[in-house]
Amino acid sequence: MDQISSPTSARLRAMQAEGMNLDSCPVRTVVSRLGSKWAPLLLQLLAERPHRFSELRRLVPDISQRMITQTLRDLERDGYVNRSVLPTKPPSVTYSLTDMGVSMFESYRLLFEWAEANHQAVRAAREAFDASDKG
Amino acid sequence: MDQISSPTSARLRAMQAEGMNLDSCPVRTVVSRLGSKWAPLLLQLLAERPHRFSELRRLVPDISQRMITQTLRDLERDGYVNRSVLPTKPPSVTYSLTDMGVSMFESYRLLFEWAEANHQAVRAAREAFDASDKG
DNA sequence: CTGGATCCTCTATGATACTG
DNA sequence: CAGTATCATAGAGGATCCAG
Repeated sequence: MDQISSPTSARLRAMQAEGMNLDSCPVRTVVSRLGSKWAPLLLQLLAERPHRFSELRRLVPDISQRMITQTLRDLERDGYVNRSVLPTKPPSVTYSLTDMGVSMFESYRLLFEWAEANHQAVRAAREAFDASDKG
Repeated sequence: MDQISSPTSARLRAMQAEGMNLDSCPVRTVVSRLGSKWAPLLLQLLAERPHRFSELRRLVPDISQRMITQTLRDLERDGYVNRSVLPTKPPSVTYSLTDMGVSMFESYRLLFEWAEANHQAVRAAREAFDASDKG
């Protein structure tokens, strides 16, 4: 039973019964960061192999310099990404997943695979909803 | 090989080579919606069992009326959630996961379980980062 | 090459009042 | 009970310029 059902919602109710701040919710702590606009994209690329800063910019052409820096920094801060600076001139910086990043992405990736397989069904559901009286 | 590696990043590069709009990215289509502030919480509760509107409000006390309505509506629009109105007086509305919602959550849930197991490590990483010169 | 600093815009979210 | 409508705000994200 514990193997199958997530303890999350039970803990959630317990937390709320105690009046705990939901900002300390384990799920939100992790998911809110990973669900940002660019984090999924960068994680995918880093899961494939380490990348230079400039490589990431080139592979994600519509990301702003500010957001790639900030997103990578947030991912580094949470322990998912390792940032290594090579003291060349000019300097080169390589980003890679940490062990924790790899571990996390093994779980996150399943949602990505679901999205790959089912995004058309989602789009269809949206169009159907919008075409109905509910839209 | 195809079993293990996600085709996402390969497709991503192909899309970008064609100059496609990244808003049509399969992963972003799905993930951006599910990573919102309240969607994970509501999905967890609905994955457990169907809930009335008022039940959800009670179980998530710090959500505003506006956002619970909007989040549930977004999830319904994307085909994850079913909304059934019982014509009682006053009306009662029950929300539940659709088959697609159950399917999606089976994948999403693994990230939740990872978060449950590792959120302390994430918090520790944050504190270490903030305590270092990088913070 | 890899950022930091600044200013600006837009979207997500919240607060409040009203309704079948 | 289960919303809708309106107004207000905070934070995410973008554009641009500057620097080691």
